[in-house]
Amino acid sequence: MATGRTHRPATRSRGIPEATVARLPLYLRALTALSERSVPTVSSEELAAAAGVNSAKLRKDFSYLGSYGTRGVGYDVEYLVYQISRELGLTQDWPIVMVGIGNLGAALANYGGFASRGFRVAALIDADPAMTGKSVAGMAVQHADDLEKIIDENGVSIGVIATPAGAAQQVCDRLVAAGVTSILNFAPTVLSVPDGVDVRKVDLSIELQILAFHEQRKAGESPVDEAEGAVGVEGPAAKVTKPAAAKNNADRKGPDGDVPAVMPA
Amino acid sequence: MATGRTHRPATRSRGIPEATVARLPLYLRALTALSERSVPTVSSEELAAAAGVNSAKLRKDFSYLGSYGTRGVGYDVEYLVYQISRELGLTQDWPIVMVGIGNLGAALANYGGFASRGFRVAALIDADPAMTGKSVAGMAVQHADDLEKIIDENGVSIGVIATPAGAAQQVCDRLVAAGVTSILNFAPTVLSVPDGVDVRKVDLSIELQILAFHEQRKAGESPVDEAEGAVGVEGPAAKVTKPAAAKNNADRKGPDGDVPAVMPA
DNA sequence: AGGTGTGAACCGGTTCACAGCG
DNA sequence: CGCTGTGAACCGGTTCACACCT
Repeated sequence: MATGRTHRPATRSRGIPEATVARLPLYLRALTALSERSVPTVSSEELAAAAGVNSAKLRKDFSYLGSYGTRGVGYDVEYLVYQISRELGLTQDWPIVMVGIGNLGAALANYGGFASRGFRVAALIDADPAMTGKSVAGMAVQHADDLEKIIDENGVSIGVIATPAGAAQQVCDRLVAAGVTSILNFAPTVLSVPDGVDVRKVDLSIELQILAFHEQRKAGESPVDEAEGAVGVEGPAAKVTKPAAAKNNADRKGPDGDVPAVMPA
Repeated sequence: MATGRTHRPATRSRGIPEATVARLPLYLRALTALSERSVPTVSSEELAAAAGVNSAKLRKDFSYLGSYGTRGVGYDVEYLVYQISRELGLTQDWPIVMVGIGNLGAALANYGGFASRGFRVAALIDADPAMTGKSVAGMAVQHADDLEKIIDENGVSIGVIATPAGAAQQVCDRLVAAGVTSILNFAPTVLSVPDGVDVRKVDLSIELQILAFHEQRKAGESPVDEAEGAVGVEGPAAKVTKPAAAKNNADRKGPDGDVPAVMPA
């Protein structure tokens, strides 16, 4: 998901599909809400609705964990909360370090979402000496020089990178060398890590770009026969000339009709 | 990805697979970097390495866009940058609104990643009167009462939600009613939207939980036969009793041996 | 020779539909 | 009878391997 050798390929840990793992937190959240409202049991249908998936998928997902439901009744909320928490490893608590305490880093540090569910921010780290000692989210920011020591002393195995893109790989290397084996990367870069280290990335602008793609398609859906033109692509005039090579024939096509407004040169 | 009917199901816009769309921004970023270094052409192998995917996948992805490469040579960097930008709809610029200017919202507003690539923050909106008028990232925060007007006047079709979970659905409904058809949701809730509206979510704590899952497995890989025990699951003692129903037999199993330390009652 | 473009095999994941149990 | 649990069909996406072009 981020680098050459990143997400466990064959190692598909004891049979639970990756896609299922990714949904467990969703179920857990929905179940926690039910638990707080003291709802004793839920059907796959109800829980699925709350989690935003369909019930068949949910039942299949749970079937990988075991047979935790009661036929004709549904699932015991408390019991499931515990089973999923355990499966996700949230019955223990995970000390994490955050590197890069800028706007985003500070916001993340202030975000309560961690602490609530098994995660504990063990340290905030920044390379800027001016930041050292400053208090963010009630913790003193520590200097990057001490990164290795901090990780070692706190037994940290999960790191969050919220540095500028340019510093990310370097920080990542140090984290890994110090023993971190899971990284959540907010910097807009592809991180390269050795086998056995997991990286997940969260990228703002990528998400927006994906939305823009679909948005663009929506705009050009009814107007002309089938997308193209009508939209707002307007006149990009001469922006890029052409593949350099490729003779002068009105050669290859994009899956639509032909290369659109471009190639005026 | 977020609600009952969210991500275009059959509508798979003019043939480009969703998985490919999700990677285009990655390629674009890598290409932009090459472009800045004035590299004229790249092979699929090189570009794939820079984007963190394998070359077969990259070539297949590009083949959906058209035949933009030159056999025996590679791809023209500038040309590809333009083609991908156009495909993603980044040749036009997208006004977006951000709702919820707390820690996270402010951090996002300050994040440069938008502006650079076709996105323009048209307005920052918050429900707290105390925030109204305050300057964040060089813009005055506007009050939520004006949400509809702002969206309408700016022709906004993409909204970012960074409110607390409790307010998210309500804000979402208003955005949709006002004409927004793409939403990037940072609040930890499942948003319910009508058909035709896209929602993508970014959830910090879900990502961490997924990492924790894998991390847990790593720990219990060599010790005991196969995971379980050894890890740090330690003694959750009597935390949850049992499925309520289910007789007294040491009934069903989890895919491992048996239900672990739980069910002591 | 070198690297793209792509049919075909493969694989993980989703959906279907129903057997099985409470 | 109701709802879970799951085999089997199905489908999107990835990987392979090679034909084809420059």
